[in-house]
Amino acid sequence: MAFFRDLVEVADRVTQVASRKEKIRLLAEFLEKLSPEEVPIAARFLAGEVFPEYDTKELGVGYSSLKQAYSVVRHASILPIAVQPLTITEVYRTLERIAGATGEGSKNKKIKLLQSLLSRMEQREIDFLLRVLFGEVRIGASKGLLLEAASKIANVPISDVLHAYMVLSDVGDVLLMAREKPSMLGRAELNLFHPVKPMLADMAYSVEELFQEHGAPLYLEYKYDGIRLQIHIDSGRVEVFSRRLNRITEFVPDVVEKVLGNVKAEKAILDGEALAVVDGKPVAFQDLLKRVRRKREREKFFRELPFQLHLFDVIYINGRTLVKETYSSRRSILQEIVTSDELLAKMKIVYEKEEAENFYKEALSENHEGVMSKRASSFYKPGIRGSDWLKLKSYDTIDCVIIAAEWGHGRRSGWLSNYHLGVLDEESGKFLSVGKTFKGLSDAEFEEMTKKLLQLKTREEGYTVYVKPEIVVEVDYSEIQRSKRYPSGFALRFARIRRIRFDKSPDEATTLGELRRRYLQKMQNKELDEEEG
DNA sequence: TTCCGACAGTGGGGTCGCAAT
DNA sequence: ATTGCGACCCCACTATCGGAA
Repeated sequence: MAFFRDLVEVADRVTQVASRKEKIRLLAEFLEKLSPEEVPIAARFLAGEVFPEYDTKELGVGYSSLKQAYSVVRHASILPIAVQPLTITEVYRTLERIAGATGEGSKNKKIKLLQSLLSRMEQREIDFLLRVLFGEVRIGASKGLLLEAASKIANVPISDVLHAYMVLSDVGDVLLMAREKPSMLGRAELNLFHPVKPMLADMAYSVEELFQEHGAPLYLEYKYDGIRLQIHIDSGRVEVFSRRLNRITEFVPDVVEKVLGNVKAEKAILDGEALAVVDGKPVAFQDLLKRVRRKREREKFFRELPFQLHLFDVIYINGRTLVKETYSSRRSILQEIVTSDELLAKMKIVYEKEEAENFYKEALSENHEGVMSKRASSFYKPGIRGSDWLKLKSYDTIDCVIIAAEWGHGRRSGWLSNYHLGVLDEESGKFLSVGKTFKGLSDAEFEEMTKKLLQLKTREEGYTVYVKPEIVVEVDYSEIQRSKRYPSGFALRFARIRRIRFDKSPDEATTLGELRRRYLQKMQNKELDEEEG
């Protein structure tokens, strides 16, 4: 039986050391000593999780509830003198009770339970638990290093551990298997209706890069701006899972119907993307979101925003796991079992740069995000982001003025790290915010930017420092969205700073009118009429 | 010896459901 | 009826360590 404070102790030590090997050693050493019941719980806590990733349990406790619970405990200045330290299991059981509270009065009940937990803890334990509940333990180790620790404990290659992670989809369960049945790690079989972590893609910035990385011919696919779906089929039963492994079958009846009608396979696990299409055109992502997880007026939204399905991979078929088959052979199998081409992601094998450019342009002209390039000889690597899959997306650039900045956290503390981006509203002569970004600057640039911004400071409220609008930054973004949050009426999606333009003055920045013009241009004729009307 | 792949950390906007107000 | 919170869709980018080249 281990105490929660032992876990905190090891987390602190892991934080202290910079070496990853040493972090792994410390984690393995600790997890080896725990009881089988404690192992998965401790492993998840260290990864900033409470429940398994495939689990539907929700804590329903976030920043606000934590703050509320913590403020009461902090002011309660009664130090527990002879209180028995909490065990790891006791902490977990209370968190389960917090997750279990629903309905009227549940919020207060959750906070009460949280208070009871915190009141039995030392400051160090409180700090750690809060970080677990935020999902940001910040010990310089997370799932990746925990899986390395599993490999060390079980004394098997990391590839066996990754195989088990694919099957189990949870670090806690993997660590338990490493402890109890290490020889099973490399041999476990995929289970239908237990979701697998989807394979992810790295960014690419040009067609040349795709050729350089993957070589000719390229296997290109359209990249759709929708939601990732993993579809499990077994004898007419279909279940659908999201990228984060949530079961969302009841939200996608149209997808289920398409699969039942067009996939010839007794058992299969398919990978694809769904997007909402109206009048033959994909709707903006923010509109597609309206029907994801919707309950109210469900039928209406499902009808008005019908999903189109584009399958691009198959990782299991009729008892055979295909992750160790090449992408090109998986794609062939997929094409054999899917009877309608409409259900496939559009794909083309190209040999020349120009063909690739044309395919990319074609995808963009149909209002899709861009293209994916997939290495033909590559295996399916669940949960791994690597260069086997590359995404090439389009983006635009504008010049914004920094109108405020927020103090950073963690390794960014002491720096102004998050910048409010403004564009000039010609009518009022004021700079209006179109969103924030914390991406694109190097440490040295944060340092310099912080100094410059503090010189321009007009006032400070909480974490936010307001400044005279003088510094211009070139900002890349992937889409202009309608916004209720910002008075400008627009927000940039995926905004990041390309470079700082100390050479430019604020009056050279992009105007709101220009932004509006770009937004309307992207909206095709039909939507444009609605906006004007 | 240098290079580069995988990880961890830092945070973005929008949307819904739900409990509290 | 409205508001605020929490969960979950979509993520991009830089620094770092340690094995690959």
